Amino acid sequence: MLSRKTKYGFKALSFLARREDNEPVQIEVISKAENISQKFLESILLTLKKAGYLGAKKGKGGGYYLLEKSRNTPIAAFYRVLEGPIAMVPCVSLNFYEKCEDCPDEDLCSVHNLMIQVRDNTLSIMENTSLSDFVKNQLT
Amino acid sequence: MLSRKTKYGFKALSFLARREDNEPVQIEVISKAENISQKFLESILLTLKKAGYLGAKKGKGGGYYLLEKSRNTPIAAFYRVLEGPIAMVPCVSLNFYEKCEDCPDEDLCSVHNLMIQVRDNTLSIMENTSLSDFVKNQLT
DNA sequence: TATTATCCTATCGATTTAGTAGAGTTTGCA
DNA sequence: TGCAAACTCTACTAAATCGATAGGATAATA
Repeated sequence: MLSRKTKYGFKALSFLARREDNEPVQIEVISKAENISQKFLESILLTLKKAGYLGAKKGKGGGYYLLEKSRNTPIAAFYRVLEGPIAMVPCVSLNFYEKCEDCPDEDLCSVHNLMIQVRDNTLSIMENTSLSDFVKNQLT
Repeated sequence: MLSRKTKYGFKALSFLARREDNEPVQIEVISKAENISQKFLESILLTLKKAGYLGAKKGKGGGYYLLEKSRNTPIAAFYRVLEGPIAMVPCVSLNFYEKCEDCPDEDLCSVHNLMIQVRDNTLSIMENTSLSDFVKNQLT
């Protein structure tokens, strides 16, 4: 299941993408518009900024804004920053690979092979959807 | 990410499916073969039994065995018993639906619509894979 | 310099996860 | 009948994670 962190992050990104101008928006505005706890959202936006997807401006008239490149960044990238691996088991993760200590042979493991299929399908969606798709389809 | 409970459950089911005879197998045998903590596996197998997928026999020569129908039961069913909803958010779950309290309109929600796609793709895999497929492909 | 708004660290309660302990119950067999 | 084998059930626990809150530090603006 998706954590609230990721869900809120997606909604905040979607909110910022819907504004054509990339003017800074205060955390408070986003949190009220999307019904998100302000302090929690604060830490989420900071994470996205540190990851290089958002810009921020301090002081009056400040806030967070979408960096231009983020409009066409696949959702998969945001997901990895907020939630972690897209794969359901570390042994099929492309970006966070880890061997299972209990499994002698990955190629013969039923779970491994099933989860590769799931990963590939999920990836194909998340790599081919961007914030601009959300805007295009009027999604909030 | 998949919990160990689900992963272990899948491996135990796969183990039982590989035996053509549906003779009872002791927990200890499965736990050693698959490198799973015996007591933990105990509770997992009990869950699967209560859900109607495994049979059990007490006393000498007892153990757990696969019910015949379970061979062709889709993995999705086992997943729901062990892990819960397949959907990544409750508002797109078919079997565990819940409305998001923060979301005014599901049809316009970017997260909702994205997760419907993910769910449908994951479902198509999990509904079309069974234990007999594992056996067929020699997967442990 | 006062105000505004992000940045950062620390903490917290509740829940979940991955087990462990141990007694109870049923079955097979001598 | 009685013992041993093996599942059944309840309860407990340590550790991690989640969702959130508190409060001060820092930077930008007027």
